[in-house]
Amino acid sequence: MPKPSETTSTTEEYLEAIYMMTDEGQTVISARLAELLRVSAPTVKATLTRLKRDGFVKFGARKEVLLTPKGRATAEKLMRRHRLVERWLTDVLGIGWAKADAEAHQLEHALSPEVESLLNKHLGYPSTCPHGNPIPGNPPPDDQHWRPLTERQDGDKFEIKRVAEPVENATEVLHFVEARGLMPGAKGALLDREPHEGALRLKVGTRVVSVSHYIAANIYVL
Amino acid sequence: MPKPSETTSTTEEYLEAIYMMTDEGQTVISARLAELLRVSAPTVKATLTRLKRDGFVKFGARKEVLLTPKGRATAEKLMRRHRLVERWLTDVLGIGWAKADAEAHQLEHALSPEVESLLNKHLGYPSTCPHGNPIPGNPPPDDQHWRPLTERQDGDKFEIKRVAEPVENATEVLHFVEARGLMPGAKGALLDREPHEGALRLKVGTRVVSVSHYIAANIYVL
DNA sequence: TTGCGGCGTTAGTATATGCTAACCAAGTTT
DNA sequence: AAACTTGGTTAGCATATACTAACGCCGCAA
Repeated sequence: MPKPSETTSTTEEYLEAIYMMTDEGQTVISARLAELLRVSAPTVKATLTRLKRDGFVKFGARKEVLLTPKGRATAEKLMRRHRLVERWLTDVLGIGWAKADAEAHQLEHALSPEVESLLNKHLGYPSTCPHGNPIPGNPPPDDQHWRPLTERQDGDKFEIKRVAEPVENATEVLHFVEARGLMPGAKGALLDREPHEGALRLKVGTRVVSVSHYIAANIYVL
Repeated sequence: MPKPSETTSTTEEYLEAIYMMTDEGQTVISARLAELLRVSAPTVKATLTRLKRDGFVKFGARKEVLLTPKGRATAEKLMRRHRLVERWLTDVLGIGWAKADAEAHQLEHALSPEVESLLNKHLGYPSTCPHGNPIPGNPPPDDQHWRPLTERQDGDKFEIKRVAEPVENATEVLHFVEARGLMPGAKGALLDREPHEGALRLKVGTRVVSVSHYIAANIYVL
């Protein structure tokens, strides 16, 4: 018998959020988690205290939240399940690309290791989720030298490899880019950009679209 | 926006249990629920009080638990999801027949209406779960005039149509019958039986197996 | 330097879900 | 009739997860 899981849906959401923020290079502080998870500061405090008690996180000198190895392992397991479920939702069920994220959020907490493993097999051991994020534990994508679209030069051609799910606004960002066809695999060119971190104009397929600097920073291209 | 669900995994489990017990013709009393859900009597009391407050159940004159129309509708929605998920687990993922029940129990609480609907389509609108129980809302099985195996006469031939998931001991029963090949579709014959509600001897395929009266009462045949 | 904004923390509260201990009522069995 | 079984209920408590109100700290800006 595996011992009764130490995590709940709630704590799993915290661990994922912390993992993703860390991944994006952000310093994880309670105030950010509170915004992200839409709960009050005292609630975050209480939950982080439990996570610390149970060995999932520790606190840095400036109170940053840091994942312990146990916490990181748990978070990666969850990211893995999340992304596998997303693949299933989009590829097999045909759910809208942007909606898949939200749905996967519910389902990922209910997968047993056995179901996860069989689902992975069923899907053919995919390398990434539909948004292009690698699935931990599966064969990595061939080339991970993507760079944010914002780093490309005007006139450059590109192929979209990954649309990051920014910890905040994931839903909005995903719907926005889906509506413009900016999905992994799409090819295009950077036409030009406004000064001062302004919008970028892109050609994607036959369309010319404009995306904010913020969105472009979340689109990784090769 | 659909309003935030009034049910939790916990209350959903109560509603399912009540529904299934009612279905089996049992009178639903708190003490049975407590055994079934493996919680204490005061816990059942508290949860039933909330279910009543929220309009899912009411109490009869002898304190039996009765589903209101709202409670029944919710329970049927859950049974539907449960059985669809079971079909997916067994037919698509290839999970063991008996394990599917337990896994579905986790997953059913995480399905949105949209995922449920797409999954149903993906599975081809199945009539029953792998154990033969009808899926509410889908085309019903052709013939539902199954009778419990216990009602057949010695020497009768039969085809198994359904293995009920007895509210109690579902896991044990399912593993037992799976191990003996007593799944829907299997054909066999009733050889003879011991007196006094004793075991029945069956021929199934090439095997001769013996099943208790209790188990046989949960196997429905045509 | 004074004050404000952002952050963390405490105190106090609420709800859902679990528990044990104790008690009462009704029916059954010696 | 006394005792025992079964079931329901209460009281009291614990934990996870939420909240608001209020306070303290720190750094930066006026």
